[in-house]
Amino acid sequence: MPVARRLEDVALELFATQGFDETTVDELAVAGGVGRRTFFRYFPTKLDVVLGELDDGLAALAAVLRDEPGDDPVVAARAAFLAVNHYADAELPALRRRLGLIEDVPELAARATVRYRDWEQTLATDAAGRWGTDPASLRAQVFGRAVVASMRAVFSAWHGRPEADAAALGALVEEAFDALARGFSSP
Amino acid sequence: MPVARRLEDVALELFATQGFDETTVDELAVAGGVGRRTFFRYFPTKLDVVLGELDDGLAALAAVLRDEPGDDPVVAARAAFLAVNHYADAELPALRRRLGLIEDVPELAARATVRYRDWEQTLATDAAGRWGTDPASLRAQVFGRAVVASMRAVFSAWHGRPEADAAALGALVEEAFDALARGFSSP
DNA sequence: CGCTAAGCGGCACTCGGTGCCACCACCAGA
DNA sequence: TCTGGTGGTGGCACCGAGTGCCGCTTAGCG
Repeated sequence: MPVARRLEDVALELFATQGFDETTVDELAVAGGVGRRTFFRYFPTKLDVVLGELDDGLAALAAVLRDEPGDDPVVAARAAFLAVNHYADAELPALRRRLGLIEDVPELAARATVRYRDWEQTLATDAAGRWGTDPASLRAQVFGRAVVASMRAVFSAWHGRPEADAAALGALVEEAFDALARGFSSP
Repeated sequence: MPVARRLEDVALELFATQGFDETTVDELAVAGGVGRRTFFRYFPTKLDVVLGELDDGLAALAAVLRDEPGDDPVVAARAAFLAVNHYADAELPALRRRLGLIEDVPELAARATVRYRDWEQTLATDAAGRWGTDPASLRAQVFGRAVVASMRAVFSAWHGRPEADAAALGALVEEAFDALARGFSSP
């Protein structure tokens, strides 16, 4: 098992049992069998042990979005999110642990939203392309940010339902995009 | 001038000239004429010097929202945001400085979004009340988060237009809420 | 076998943030 | 006037995250 992977495992384990703030980088390094200095070579900050995978998701999203046809950004974004968030059952427990940490540790939630900025801009640019408008236009920006915010709501809701499976996640994504498509003034 | 106010002033000044990360708390304390320890009595973190006022805004929002009649949450939220974000011309330069910092210092952007969580829940609860549904329902949660995300887009857009005044801010708020009300699938 | 290059990790340092405690001013009451 | 709180202050020591530097080991290669 590669060093980074092992560090990630022991870190999530320690965070789950002791808490994030109560676990020092020294402990993580010792538990992972490396020096403290080496830990920081694999992860720029302690936060990144938890958030590491988000960037891969962005790359995947951008790729799917690029190949998605049609001129309705909502349809395209929905398809992209359904494709990207297709988890195998075996991955769900780890996903739950990560989401739990991101929910309860404010510092992690904060850092996560910084990562989401790129998602927002990717979505805004895609929408602008389909609408034939400027990516910097307010409508495109509102779209990008609202979509990401909705996905946060989806993950939060999914995490709040302990028995929800991968299919339930998809259903929530559908529901969220329906709301975005129809707007909030219609009943 | 009270100590907190003075610290805030010199801090924003130093941040603007030297940069946020390049300014240490020691410098802020010296510039404000207090000890480092005293600085932390007025502001729990360095970030809070910039973000301090957000909490007042939340209280104001909640108050306006509570008194707002009608059963359309979009209408109520729009009215509330227009009321809360009514700035005098003299306040605009300070607002711009703050927004600029929040925009380009990732750590500040991150911390700001944590504050926004309360706004999101306030809006979700209000919407659920008007709809007669559960505040934890996905639709209410998506609404609350989408609204806050849209307001971030509004402030970002306003900050990006150097000549925009207070009226322009109101117009952007209107435009963003129109998008949310009508949804993103309609042209 | 010797050389080099890359990963590793110890060490010392900076900075944000906290707990503790001494100091000072101000104000009460005797 | 003296005395005894009391709240604001800030020095001091400490912790943990993160960084630069540098010496060490080890693997690969001529």
